[in-house]
Amino acid sequence: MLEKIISQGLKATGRRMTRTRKAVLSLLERTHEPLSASEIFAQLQEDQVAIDLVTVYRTVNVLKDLGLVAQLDLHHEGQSRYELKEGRKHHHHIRCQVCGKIVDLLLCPLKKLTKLIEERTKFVVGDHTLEFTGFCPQCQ
Amino acid sequence: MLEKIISQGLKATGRRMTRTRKAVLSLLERTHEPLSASEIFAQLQEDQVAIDLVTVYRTVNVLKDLGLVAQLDLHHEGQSRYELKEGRKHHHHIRCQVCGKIVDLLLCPLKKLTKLIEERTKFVVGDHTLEFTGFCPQCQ
DNA sequence: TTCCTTGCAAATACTTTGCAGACTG
DNA sequence: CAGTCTGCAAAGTATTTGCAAGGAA
Repeated sequence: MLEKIISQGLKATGRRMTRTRKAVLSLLERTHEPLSASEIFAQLQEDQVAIDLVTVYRTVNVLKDLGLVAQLDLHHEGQSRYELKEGRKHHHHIRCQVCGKIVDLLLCPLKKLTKLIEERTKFVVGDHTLEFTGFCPQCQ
Repeated sequence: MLEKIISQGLKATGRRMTRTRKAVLSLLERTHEPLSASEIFAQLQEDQVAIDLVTVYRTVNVLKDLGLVAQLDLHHEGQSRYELKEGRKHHHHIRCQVCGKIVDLLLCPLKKLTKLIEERTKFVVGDHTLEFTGFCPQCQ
């Protein structure tokens, strides 16, 4: 179902649905935290899926180009994470600085801030990053 | 003056005020945009200050440890930037995705969000990243 | 059969570490 | 003079690129 939607997006841009793309998609679909490229790679290894780290990077970038995956820069993490956007509302995250657990924050102050920023700076506001760190209930 | 304040912070942690630390501080003090390590390095080269890129990294990290410099991850930039905190209110930034110009945003929705996040997630909220991109007046 | 996609090797970008000599206090 | 700091070399981590072989439509 998700695979069908995405297959159409791929076809529309002259791309193909492949074994490795299916594997990455399926993993993102069943995972409830945003994953880094190396985590995707490691998990697929564990699932006995033959794939190269380079292919993981290329795949998430294709999915990002199609607008189906969001690339996240969590607070001072030094690597990107990826999650499916399909069917989900725009949101942000908080990551536990002890155990690394990431929880979705179903909120975004952007609408209220955009007008203010545009008035004050005369910029046209585009995209934004908003990510928190803290201590999760188990690590406090 | 700033140098004196920081000199005390250094001494208090068994550190020393050196030629290179003075140079980095002085550059951060007179620059009005947050700088990356390689920008600090390049500017000091231009100013005829002999310094190694490694020393720049070590210096900004020392200043960060002392709480005198903030390390910023701008939206999808892939490198860190540094700016003096001394005497400045906490704030965020917007960067022009065409020319790279960075403008301060003297606002932060954190106070309003913290309570909400803590109630909903049971996390204790620590630090956060909030950075915008957009088009500056000249690049629209 | 076309030409997109993959794996492997290598390159690139950013940042950190090891060590011996230089400098601060 | 003791101990910190620096430069240089090298290593580490995240990500991208080139190219020939493999695979989807």
